[in-house]
Amino acid sequence: MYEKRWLKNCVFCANVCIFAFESYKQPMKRITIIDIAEALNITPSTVSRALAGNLRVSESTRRRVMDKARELGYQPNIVAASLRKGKSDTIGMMVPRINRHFFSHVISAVEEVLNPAGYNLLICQSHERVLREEQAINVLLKNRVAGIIMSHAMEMSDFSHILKATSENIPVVQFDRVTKQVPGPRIINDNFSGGYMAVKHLIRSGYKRIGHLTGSLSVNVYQDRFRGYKYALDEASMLIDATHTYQGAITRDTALNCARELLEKHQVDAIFCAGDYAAIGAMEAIREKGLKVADDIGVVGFANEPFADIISPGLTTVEQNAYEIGIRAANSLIQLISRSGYTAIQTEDVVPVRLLVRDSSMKNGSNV
Amino acid sequence: MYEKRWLKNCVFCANVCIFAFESYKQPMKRITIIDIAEALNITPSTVSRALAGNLRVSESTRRRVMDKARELGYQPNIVAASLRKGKSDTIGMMVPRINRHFFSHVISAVEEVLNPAGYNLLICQSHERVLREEQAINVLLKNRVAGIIMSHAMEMSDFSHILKATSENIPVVQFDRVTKQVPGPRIINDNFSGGYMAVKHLIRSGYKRIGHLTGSLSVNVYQDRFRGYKYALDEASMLIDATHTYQGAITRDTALNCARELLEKHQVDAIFCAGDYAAIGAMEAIREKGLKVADDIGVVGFANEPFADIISPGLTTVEQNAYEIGIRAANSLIQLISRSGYTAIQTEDVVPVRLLVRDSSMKNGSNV
DNA sequence: TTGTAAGCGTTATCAA
DNA sequence: TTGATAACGCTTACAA
Repeated sequence: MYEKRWLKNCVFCANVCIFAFESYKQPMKRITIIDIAEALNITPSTVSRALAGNLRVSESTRRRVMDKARELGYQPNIVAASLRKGKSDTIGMMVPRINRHFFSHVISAVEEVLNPAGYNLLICQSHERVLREEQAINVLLKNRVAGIIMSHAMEMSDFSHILKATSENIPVVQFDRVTKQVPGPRIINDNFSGGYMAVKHLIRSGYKRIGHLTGSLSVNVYQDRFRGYKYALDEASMLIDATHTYQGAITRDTALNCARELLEKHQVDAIFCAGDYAAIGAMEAIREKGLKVADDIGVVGFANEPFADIISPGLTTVEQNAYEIGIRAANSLIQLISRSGYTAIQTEDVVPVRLLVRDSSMKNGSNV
Repeated sequence: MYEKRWLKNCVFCANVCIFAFESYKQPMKRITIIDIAEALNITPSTVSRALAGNLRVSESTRRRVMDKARELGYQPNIVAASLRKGKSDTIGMMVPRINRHFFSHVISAVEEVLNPAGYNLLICQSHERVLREEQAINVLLKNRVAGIIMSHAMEMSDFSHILKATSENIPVVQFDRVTKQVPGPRIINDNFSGGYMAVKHLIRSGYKRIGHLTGSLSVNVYQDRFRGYKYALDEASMLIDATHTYQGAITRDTALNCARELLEKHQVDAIFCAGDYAAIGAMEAIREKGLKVADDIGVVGFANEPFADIISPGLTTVEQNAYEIGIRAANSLIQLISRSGYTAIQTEDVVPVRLLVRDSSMKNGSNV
């Protein structure tokens, strides 16, 4: 299998070693359609057509081309094809962080639709940084992606970098964190209902003064959860006190601090957190003060991170349907690409959420 | 700014709407170096050189080219450049799952090195499926990536798909789940020491019969942790009973079942789990039996997933230095690419791990 | 320092 | 049904 002369001592591991061979070997010449054509005495165009499944090619040559391609180990060069076609089959996907439960599941769902359709994903993270989001979009554009599926970094206000894409007719589908300033479909969670259900549930459980820890209200996601929160309070004729809502309290640490204040200054007896990490911070603050989660202070989170049902007491939280969002976003994008023109459809697709009731919101174990 | 005639009612939102304009507008012609050249009355080659920072171009034209490029909104076409150069600046990254704490942090670290160096990442998940790993590798090859950084799916035994890459001189850096069957550097955790430290710690804490839940022992990662486990037992002259080790018990569910057996049939008083999710399953089994974690049955995990310090009792676990692994893998790859030849260097780079002692392994709160 | 020209591997438009 | 040819946008010897 390997030529004898190469089976000598490897300079690195000092053994007779196939890697010694591998290294000396000339880099394998890459097989192109021209090689196939020459081997078969036909032209590259025919090979190309055969490989592409074009109907204008005889069944026999089609078979011969396929066989030869396999025999030579032909790998199509998508780079060349993309250049020629002016389109790649790469889809850009941009999220704030890939390691958030929600985002990673959206990505998986998107892959499930896009891979079978022949697309592959170029995944970027903005790490919640405006600058990195801009850079990442540029990377995607330079790579001439066929489309973009994205969720914005938190403090975005200028979206011109994305308009660059849409104005070049590269369709953009936004999900979760979206803005109307960018044309194209938006797939979002029913954050309003999520917030509403969460707070209504707290009220029903008997809590009277409900605080709210959330991210920046300039983000649609937090804005909507906040509206749900207010709506539930209002519906129950409860006081809506603006000082009971803390923005920028979405990480564990920031939430810890704000929860301390909420407990100290405002004597709340329940906290609705716009994220599960924040809920963890809130629980810490509660325990720090010698109070009991649930019995003394109710807590509800948002996202159903994997730890929500592991911690004790179990965290009541709002589950988002990441899978559904990913599927819809991917399908939207495929449709846009196939219609390859009007990218400005301003549809908003709202995916239902679900309240998962666990113990953290159950006063004295009461199941209301 | 927008031509008046386009500012009419949008067919979709029925409003006067800039998206109505956006949609009617012809897709912006893409600016190429030829456009810049024509505008400046020079040749494309000069433009190319100027843009590439080539020294053989006068400072003045360089400046003019740069300015004109910015003015016209030029976006280099990497696809064309890659085709011409026969190399892309895309690096393929393949992991079993992007939402594992460890992998997502490795990815971030890799990005931190690669992005500033002008590379971007094509991220794929194998979802622990052999077939998907093969497909993904093919995608990377078809995209002519400049190199691959990867961690294998669990049940891999045939690595010929990856040898396809190395034989085409595409360097492959393996990390975490690695095999000697693939040439190239390997960056791994010190899993042996991790297992050893974990079990030694359990022994010191006073536990006498220590079981082990792990993944397939054909995977280097689990094999090494297992060796550490045995070494620690042996060192303490404790019985090593093969039936106390369960393979294929690495998810929460599978671990739950195996832990039940371990407690029932084998009366262990501690469980070393090769993963934190398994540890959660073990804890469930313990509680199910009316026993107390730590006081009755000690538990140690592996990976320090984000929930490890949130749950109660806190999970003693082995922290892996994902950041360091990512950095080293990325640097290795850059080096290989620049040397663009000998990809067969068989180095193994072992990154230290750290035991994080929390309450789950503390008998009666004793701090030994 | 700049221009000329060829070529990377495809696909698409003709014409045969 | 197949072949000839040009083109996608860029880089790079080589020549000037």
